[in-house]
Amino acid sequence: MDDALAFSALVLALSGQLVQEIHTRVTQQGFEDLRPAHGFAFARISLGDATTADLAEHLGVTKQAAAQLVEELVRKGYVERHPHPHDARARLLGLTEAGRAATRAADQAARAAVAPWREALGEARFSELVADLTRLTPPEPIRPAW
Amino acid sequence: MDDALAFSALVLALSGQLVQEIHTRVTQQGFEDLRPAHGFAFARISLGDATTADLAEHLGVTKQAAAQLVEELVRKGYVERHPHPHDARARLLGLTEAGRAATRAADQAARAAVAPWREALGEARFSELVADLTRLTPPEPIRPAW
DNA sequence: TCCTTATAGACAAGTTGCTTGTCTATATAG
DNA sequence: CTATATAGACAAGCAACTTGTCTATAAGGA
Repeated sequence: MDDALAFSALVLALSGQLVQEIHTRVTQQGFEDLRPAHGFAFARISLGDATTADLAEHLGVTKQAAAQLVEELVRKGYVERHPHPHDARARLLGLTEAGRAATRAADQAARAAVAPWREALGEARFSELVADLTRLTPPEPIRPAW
Repeated sequence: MDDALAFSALVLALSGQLVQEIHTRVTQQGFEDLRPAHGFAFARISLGDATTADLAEHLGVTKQAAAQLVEELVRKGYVERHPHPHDARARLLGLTEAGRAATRAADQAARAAVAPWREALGEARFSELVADLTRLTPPEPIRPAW
């Protein structure tokens, strides 16, 4: 019955490791000016049709925080601002080629970080695990707490 | 094969929700001056034999950061400093009754947060899930990245 | 059409949770 | 007993947020 406590601790520990490992690998790939939180921004932006306000909502931070993050990513060359076709106040965000390269590096890093776990469990069990987790996770936006 | 990516996203999303839900419930129980990171400090301190330096190592932060956190928890009445029996430089940390009460509230919050997931999967499958996660998580100290 | 209210984003300042750097007192190893 | 390491205090700095305010544009109702 106290699987519940163990489960919480495990999920938190696992997620901490995952963030750490992905970040380390992405850094080693040459993206030394990116931090974990940026990944969540890239994820939303690459979906398309994202404004700064959309990004703020996705990340669970204020508009101002999102604006600062966007400004930083633009300055570093990962993100571009385009005029919004229907709204003169807003600007649409898009990834530059560097932004897409960073995203690919992060994807690869995630695969590399997960690979040993997949091996440890075996394909079948790993698939079940993913299926279970999928059932548990509602379609809410990912709100990184770190 | 791109279960790996899905898996990463799921673990991160799940962990974010978990932190959020536990924090919300603990706050509602009247502990409005605690933040998620404090839980990890409580966890280490309740194991016993913890100095500020031990805590720093456990949390993955500098000694100074740990000292500030301890100072805050002492000021708020959750933690006490005792003289160390064998080392006049060090002080042993312990939870006060308020600290133990907060820990119990957090445990309860974790169970409540996990309960719907446990129901959704059923007991058997949930146990398997916990077993799988246990196999994946090495005995490293938990280093919260948030 | 105008007028009211809401929204996108910029600008500025303040807060917080960490960091690096330095110091004293105590412990430990040669 | 001397040299080096460690526990923790004190101080300053920094980075990622926050709240508060402003302008320009959009959208809905009389």
